[in-house]
Amino acid sequence: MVTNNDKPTRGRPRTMNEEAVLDVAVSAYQRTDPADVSVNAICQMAGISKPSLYRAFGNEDGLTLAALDRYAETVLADLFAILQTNQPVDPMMEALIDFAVENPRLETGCLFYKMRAGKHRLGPKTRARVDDIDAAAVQAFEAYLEGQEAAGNWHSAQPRPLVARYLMEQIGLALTQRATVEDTAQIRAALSLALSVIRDA
Amino acid sequence: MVTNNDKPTRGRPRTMNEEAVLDVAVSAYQRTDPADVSVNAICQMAGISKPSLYRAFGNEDGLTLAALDRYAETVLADLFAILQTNQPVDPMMEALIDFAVENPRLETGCLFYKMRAGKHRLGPKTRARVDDIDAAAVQAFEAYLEGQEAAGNWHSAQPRPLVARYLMEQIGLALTQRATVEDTAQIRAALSLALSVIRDA
DNA sequence: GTCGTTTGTTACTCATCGGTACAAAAACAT
DNA sequence: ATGTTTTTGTACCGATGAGTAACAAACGAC
Repeated sequence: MVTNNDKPTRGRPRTMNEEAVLDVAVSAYQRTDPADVSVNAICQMAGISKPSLYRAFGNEDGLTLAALDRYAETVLADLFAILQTNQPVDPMMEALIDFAVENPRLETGCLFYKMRAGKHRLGPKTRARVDDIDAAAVQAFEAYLEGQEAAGNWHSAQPRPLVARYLMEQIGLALTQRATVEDTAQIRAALSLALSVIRDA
Repeated sequence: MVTNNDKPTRGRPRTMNEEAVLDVAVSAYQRTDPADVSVNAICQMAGISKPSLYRAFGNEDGLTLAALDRYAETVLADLFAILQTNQPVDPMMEALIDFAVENPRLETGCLFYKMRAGKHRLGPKTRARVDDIDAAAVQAFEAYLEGQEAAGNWHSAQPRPLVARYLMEQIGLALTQRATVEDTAQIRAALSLALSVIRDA
């Protein structure tokens, strides 16, 4: 449903740019909250009519799903890339803190965590994708920790799944605060304190 | 606006019980999310008509404010009571963990933290009250820490306001998770890990 | 040019939202 | 009984939500 890649040779040429619409949607969803941005508002901001949008994305669930996928391709991919560097724990925690606190694309919070926080307001497809991304992220954290343990660089008294989930939630807390707290130094200090239990373990 | 305590001797006797309506509102707000419960739904659940509710509370902002106040009187008062016991840090952290994880009245999350998370959706009076309660809670945490430091029971390398805010946010994270995560043992383990940085300090 | 096909927009549907006008109902005072 | 006062519920308001029917516009095919 999301996108029709067939290029029909006949018919009126399309003026609507799905990518541009998605950019508008992602930006609007991330700036405030997905639940506070209506389809009407997105159409207005993108300069298109509602039927055009519905022809491209099916329904609101399709639009939010496409926006989440686009967001995952850009911002979330950076997080997975950091985790795959397999640095030792100390620099990795620093890298994660820098990512969460300094990345200008997360200035108004993270769309994924915002969607997860209001999961019950999403359509079924988007909700399922949120769960998928959440599981994949925890899995990425766990794989990193497993690698560090296998290399003998680190060992934790806590079970590995717990630590992976803990990292997910602490980063989510910091990203949630970026939407409301202006002082990034405060967010950094709190996240640094929370992640220190991993370093010291 | 909230309540008219005058008891007029004349006129039709009132059948509406403001306390009962508030109980319904608090329960509904806390069960899902304040933003997902309409005034219509509360009237239906409480068995009253809309004009009755609006005469008692003015508007939706007045209703949510009254619900938050009522909630603060009951559940949040328990938290402040715990903080005023002035126990040493170790048992205090245990008490806070027990409060957040085991209290059956927080089974579907905490209304205060839910309102704070969706603060931009609230009316001005309720939003201001959320800020007041937030400041008062941080202040209570800070006063406790100051007392422990003065008694020589504890000292932290981190600035006291940071630690107070950290405690607030970690407890909020645990309470937020209680709304979605079923396994309380997992929440307890994560919160315990987060608060261990305070104990060890 | 004419036809079929695809995309575009205008203008609508129905549901729900917060909020209110208004008159019936139920009490006391006389 | 007849006002007077206060509370009640019905039935509405305008705004906004997601979603759609229907038609106009713009192309290739012929």
